[in-house]
Amino acid sequence: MSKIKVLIVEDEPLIAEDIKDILNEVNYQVIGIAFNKEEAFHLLKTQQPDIALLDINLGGNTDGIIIAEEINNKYQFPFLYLTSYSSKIVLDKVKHTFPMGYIVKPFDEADLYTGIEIALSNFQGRKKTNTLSIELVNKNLPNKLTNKEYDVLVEMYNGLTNKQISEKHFVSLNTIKTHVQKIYEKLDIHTRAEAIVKIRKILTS
Amino acid sequence: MSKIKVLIVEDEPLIAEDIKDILNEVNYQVIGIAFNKEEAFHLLKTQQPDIALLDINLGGNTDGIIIAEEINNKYQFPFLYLTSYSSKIVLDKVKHTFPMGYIVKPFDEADLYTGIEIALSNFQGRKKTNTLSIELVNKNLPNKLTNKEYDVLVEMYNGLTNKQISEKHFVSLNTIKTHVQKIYEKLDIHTRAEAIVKIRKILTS
DNA sequence: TAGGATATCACCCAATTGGATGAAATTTGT
DNA sequence: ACAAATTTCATCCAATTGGGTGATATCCTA
Repeated sequence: MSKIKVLIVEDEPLIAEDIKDILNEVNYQVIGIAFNKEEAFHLLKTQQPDIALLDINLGGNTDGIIIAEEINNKYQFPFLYLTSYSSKIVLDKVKHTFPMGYIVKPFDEADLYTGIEIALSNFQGRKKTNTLSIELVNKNLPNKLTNKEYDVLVEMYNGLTNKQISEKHFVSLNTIKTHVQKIYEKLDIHTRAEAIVKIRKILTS
Repeated sequence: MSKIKVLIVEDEPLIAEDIKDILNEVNYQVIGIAFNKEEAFHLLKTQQPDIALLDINLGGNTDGIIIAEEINNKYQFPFLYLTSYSSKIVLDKVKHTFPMGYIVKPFDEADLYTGIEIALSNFQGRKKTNTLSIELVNKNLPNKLTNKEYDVLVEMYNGLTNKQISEKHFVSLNTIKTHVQKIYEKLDIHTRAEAIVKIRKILTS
């Protein structure tokens, strides 16, 4: 397995370098240090970090929170906050960004290591929200669906009637019915409710 | 809001009491201290903790992990590990239990507080998988479902046909059809596929 | 205990779905 | 370029669902 790629966001160069040295010594690869928001955004776009360490200071600097929101919205990987304070006020501000942890300065190698490992492990562990795809569906079937059949199945999963599907896809109702029959055959079911349930079970398995 | 109920599992009475004092001073209510596995299991059964602090020591004592597994299997609430060491070996042993955090001794009030708050917040945040209940469904409806209507809806959600539902509930097919009609009226839909989709959206909202 | 809501059941009809068979057109892979 | 697979469409029939109306029994509550 390749090294875990870490992004550090920290405006104090000394601390940032210190963290980098600690992490590079063990199993991690620091893919960049951002001293401000802009650099962080750039590194997010160009690199693919596995985890981020975000500095947050009291006072004006709430960049860490903004970066956290960006990660949650666009990238979805875990991150930890680094901070010197751990007051209720700060905590309430950052809770809604769902950090995987909180490391209070001063910290040592062990704090960093455990924080990162727990964060990564938890993030993997909870990532069982699969997205619907033909690969995922077919992985669970002895007879694979074709592309069109999968398309029709998705529409069924979203509650459309055969007529609605036929109109949306500009084909005849008979065509959709044929696809539906093949789907039932391959899924080994007899109603569209069963089809929806079966897909739900595959998604949450 | 009532106080957050904390379970402490710690074989050192002095440390346990110390933690208890710290927590009781702030927003928490320590619902019990377990000095061993058996006491922990008993408290799990009789109380309903919101979060647990689990001691793990190196050496023979892996009770914390066993308790963690019990929590994951039967109770599903977040917990944190308390430990004196944070070595790779320990970490690998506990990672699969998905703790919401890791607090390394010696710790202070702030460590405890942030650990607990982040853990609770994350646990809530990821709990997007609501459990289906009539309360949850009705909360999303202008016209509330009755109990029987809800029962029928659940069976529909699980892919049963009207006939299957009628047989399972020992009532006539006509009765089920009546309930289904009322359900459609109240959900403002026209097909059972739509019903299933609507429930799915409520569950994942 | 009277009235309202709920649960039960029946009958009717239209629309949709489910299921079988066959077949032409198109795409894909080798 | 050929064969195989896929996509398209049709027709026929049975079963189920969706929708409307009405009626009786039961339960709950004011």
